[in-house]
Amino acid sequence: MNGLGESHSEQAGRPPEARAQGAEEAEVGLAQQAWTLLFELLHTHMRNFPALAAEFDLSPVQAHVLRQLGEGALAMSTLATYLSCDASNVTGLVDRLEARKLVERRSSEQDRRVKMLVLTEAGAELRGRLMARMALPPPFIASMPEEDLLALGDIMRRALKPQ
Amino acid sequence: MNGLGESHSEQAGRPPEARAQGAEEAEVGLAQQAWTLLFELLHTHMRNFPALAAEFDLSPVQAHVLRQLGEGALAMSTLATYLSCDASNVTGLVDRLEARKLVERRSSEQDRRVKMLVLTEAGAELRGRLMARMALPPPFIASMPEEDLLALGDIMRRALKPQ
DNA sequence: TATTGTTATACTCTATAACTATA
DNA sequence: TATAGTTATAGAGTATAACAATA
Repeated sequence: MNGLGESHSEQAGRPPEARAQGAEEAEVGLAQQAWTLLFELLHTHMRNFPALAAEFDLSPVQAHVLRQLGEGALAMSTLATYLSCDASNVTGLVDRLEARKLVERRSSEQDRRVKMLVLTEAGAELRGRLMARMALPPPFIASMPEEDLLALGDIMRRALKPQ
Repeated sequence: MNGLGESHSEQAGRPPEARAQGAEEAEVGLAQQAWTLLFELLHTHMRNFPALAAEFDLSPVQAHVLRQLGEGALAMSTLATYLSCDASNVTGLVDRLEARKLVERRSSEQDRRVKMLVLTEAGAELRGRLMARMALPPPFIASMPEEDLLALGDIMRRALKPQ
């Protein structure tokens, strides 16, 4: 869990034009500090995501697809946007999930070029277990004092609010 | 930015044995709430990481390797542990980075089976730019009020403290 | 003409298993 | 015998380019 102090020193070592000037300097410093700390924790935690997905015999991306599909039917092109990947990629991804009877392709009736993706019953059941598993807080959260949890929740809700 | 409310309802819908009882209930609820919010923000943000790495002609994993290597020389087996992947994987990963003159393999003198990895000058330079780029806070952080940034920083530092 | 999804191709990441060279 | 790294192989994720069906 080092690398944090170092990140700060690298930040300080960057050329002046990369740093804020005058009145905004304190704000930028705080934002970078908070972000660097959060980024470190996140990366450390995200290392475990492939193993978490593997508990359900899913790849990380497949887990992500199931998660998105819970919101309702999605066009393949929409899924490509959500995954930030090329449409050709989604074809193979869905092929494998469909072969496992977790999702289904359904031709849209409005536009017959479009194929809508829906979870099968088995897919919805698997997704439910996956979501419950992902909701389990990791140790660094679980061991936080109540006041920190409350403050963190409030801050995150405010961050989501204005959109 | 939905899926959060839904996660909460799924949480509430889980069987009783998956929830804490009595005195601990409030704590677990807070932890799950905070974690679900954080997880959502993280996943949303992490979607951008491949594009960030691509700004430097790196794959996400290559960016991760450069980040780790900044701490000093690492044995290949240690890197495999950090990356949570098989050693055979690291061979190809390092092959490609070495072909680009970003890292070097050096045989350890203590144990001639071991190969230590070090950044080349070009690798260290690229890493510096990468780290500076990663330190730039995303909008949801950059637009936080100062008091939230201070509180978030304090909470994260406390979370890192005890290790 | 433009768009949705597929196919063909190529490269990276990943794991398992068998191998080598050291220890 | 055990460990560090490599090689061979296979499968999944990724992108680009060319294509078919539809709008």
